[in-house]
Amino acid sequence: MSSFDEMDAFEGASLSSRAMAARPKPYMDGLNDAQREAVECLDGPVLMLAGAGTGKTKALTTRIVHLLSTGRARTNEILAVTFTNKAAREMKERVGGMLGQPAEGMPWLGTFHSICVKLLRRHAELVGLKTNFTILDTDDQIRLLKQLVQAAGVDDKRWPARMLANIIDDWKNRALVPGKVPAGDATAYNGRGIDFYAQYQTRLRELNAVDFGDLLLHMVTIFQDNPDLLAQYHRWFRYVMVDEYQDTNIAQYLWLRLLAGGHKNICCVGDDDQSIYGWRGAEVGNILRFEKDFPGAKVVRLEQNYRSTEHILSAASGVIRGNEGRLGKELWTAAEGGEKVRLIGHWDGEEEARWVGEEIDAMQRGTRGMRPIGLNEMAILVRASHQMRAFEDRFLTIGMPYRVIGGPRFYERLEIRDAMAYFRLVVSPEDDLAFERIVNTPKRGLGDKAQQTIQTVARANGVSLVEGAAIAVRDGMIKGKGGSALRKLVEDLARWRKMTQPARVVVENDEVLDNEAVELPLGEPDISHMELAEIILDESGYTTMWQNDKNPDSPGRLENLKELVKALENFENLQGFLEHVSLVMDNDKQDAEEKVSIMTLHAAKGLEFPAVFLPGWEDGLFPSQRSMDESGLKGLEEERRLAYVGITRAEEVCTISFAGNRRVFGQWQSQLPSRFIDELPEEHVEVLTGSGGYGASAQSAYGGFGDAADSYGRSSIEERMSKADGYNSPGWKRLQSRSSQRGLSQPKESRHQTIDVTAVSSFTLGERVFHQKFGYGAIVGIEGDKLEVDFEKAGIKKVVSRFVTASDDVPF
DNA sequence: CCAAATGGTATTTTT
DNA sequence: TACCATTTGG
Repeated sequence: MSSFDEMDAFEGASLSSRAMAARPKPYMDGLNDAQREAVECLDGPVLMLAGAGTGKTKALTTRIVHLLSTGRARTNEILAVTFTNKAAREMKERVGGMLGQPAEGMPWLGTFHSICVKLLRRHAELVGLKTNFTILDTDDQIRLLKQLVQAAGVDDKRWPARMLANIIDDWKNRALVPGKVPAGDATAYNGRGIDFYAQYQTRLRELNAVDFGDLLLHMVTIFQDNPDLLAQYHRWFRYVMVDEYQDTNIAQYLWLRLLAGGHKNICCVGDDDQSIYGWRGAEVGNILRFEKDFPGAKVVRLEQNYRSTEHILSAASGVIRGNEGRLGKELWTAAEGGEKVRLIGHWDGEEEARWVGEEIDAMQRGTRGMRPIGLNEMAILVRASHQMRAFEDRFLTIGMPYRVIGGPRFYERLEIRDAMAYFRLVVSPEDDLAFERIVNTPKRGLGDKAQQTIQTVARANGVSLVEGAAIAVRDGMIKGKGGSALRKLVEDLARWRKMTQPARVVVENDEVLDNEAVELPLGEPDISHMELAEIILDESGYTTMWQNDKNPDSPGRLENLKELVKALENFENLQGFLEHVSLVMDNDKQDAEEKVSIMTLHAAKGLEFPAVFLPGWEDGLFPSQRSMDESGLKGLEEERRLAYVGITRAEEVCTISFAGNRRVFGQWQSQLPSRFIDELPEEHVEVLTGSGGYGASAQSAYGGFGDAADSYGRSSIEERMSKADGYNSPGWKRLQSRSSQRGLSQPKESRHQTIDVTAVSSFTLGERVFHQKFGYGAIVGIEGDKLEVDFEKAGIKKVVSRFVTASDDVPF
């Protein structure tokens, strides 16, 4: 059908391409007009503005298939970039599925980082690296920085290495090499930031290592400095596609612009309304500027939503409308009816968790006037991970099965990183960071002094730490138990290393030769890399160390080690494994059990659930105070996008809730409903009056700080004002009487608050104070237990009073 | 070399 | 409050 248009467009083209274009395109079936437009628009810059749930992955994958089946490009000529491995995998699978053949042949479909590794391995020498460079993760990075900082005699208590790491990451995200850091940033890290950055980069080069940021930064540098090489890639990658464009940082943006610079065949997919990673360097500006960056760009909007009910979409739209400078997009759905967004207020966080538990149970059984919804189809999305605790506690006591998504990753665990350090050292003995990590793990009696000696010897001889250790042992510089343990370690490492290669090669005449004397070793190593891994962990004493450890979590660690060895199965050798572990290992092991998911709003991006709970919608928590303090309106808008993301995760039921009281840092605080609640369009919201028919709370139904109806119906500005009056305000009185009436899960005692008030009142306006992080400043405002302080260095900040101490120091 | 005490801190997280 | 990392003291 559509092939007629195609033929038209191709008139004058070669017979073969006309015939190609005229082939039926079953893969186009089921696309809506916008999607089809995005798929068919192959040449020149295209911005696909894809709202939540509008089928962007479908459009994107179909576009790839279209490129391939029209013969516009071959698989290796398409560069398709995603942020996560999960997204890359999904696209590979879908493209493969549509083509009806293995998608093996999409070598350049991957994450920014994995693609950059591939490229950088080819051109490493252009930035002074060897092709077998190692990739450091955040942990290594910080340890390295800490060494530099301490060596420079800087107090790493006051100036933590982690802070420096963040600063450097930030520069790398902005594609700034040490020489290009703007003068305005010179004060960073007590004025030594740039200096340490330069030192760090030098050290990385010495170690033949890169961090995550370098992967992109180096490639940008290489492309900028080598136009011929870049031109080669222009010819190679004829079509460029990017997913989640709103999440790109400046380095990624430059990288893309360089790569697409020739033909301009770049298709960026994204949604400015879902940009929630500004805090880690993402620039919404990239997507907002697209049409300027790529003049003549075609903009396609995907606005038909296939995920949520109309009420949910309208509620989400209502909230996001509060943001300025959007590209503009209105989601709609063909589906009618459905539940309104449900809103409920609770007395405190515990009651909120209890209510959600009951509600989940009711919904699961279908006693809420809706279809029964399985636990797998429900999710609780929180702003900050500490909010999960209340739910976990509650679910544990009522036996509600749940799973927490996100959290620490498998390969970030201590034992996994230790094990990998051993592997790294076996694969590349010059990996000093790995050596440092495991010299004394398990304990070998090699304390600071012994390690100093090794360092000195290695430096004096200009060799790696392993070799330095070997020399130190040989010369008897390390005595006693430590010395013999170190000798064993050095010998073991050499021995294990030999095992990675065939020890002996059988030559034609049946003569057995030592491998090292032979130029071309044939055949396989004598043992598999999995066996080798086990040998390493066993013989090093690492496994034993955990077996003897009586901590309750050590059995778990041993399990993880087993899992690690099992994971090796999928790789050809240790080297290949190590590469993947640093870039690719996501472990969302899916278990079959029906469970409610608990995760952060950030982790929920890209997911969808029939029923979604959004608890903790309280000002300060969500939107997060810190975000607003640090980034002002920009921060607030990002929080609002987070709200948008949260609501649009829901397909059928979306329940928003807040609590009037919550423990914050161990102190009870009264909370005000989130300002985002007031932004929900009333006609799409149903205010629940609680009364779940559950025991004690029945009479207090929607107890809490102001009835849900109250705080919603009335402008909660009023509520805020009464809060601002302090604890003697009518609002507080009402709260108190209510709490005595309830007796259940109220804030521990109002005395706590009283104490607080006293503490707060010990500060006076104009008083000079000291803050660990921000230094000295003067109080310019007092609000509850929060102080507004004008810091000499850091400017005006809102801080919690207990982080501040009175200071009688006189400036200078 | 280990356990206990101390102190500082307090989003969001992928690669 | 609760967690972490580091330091201290035995």
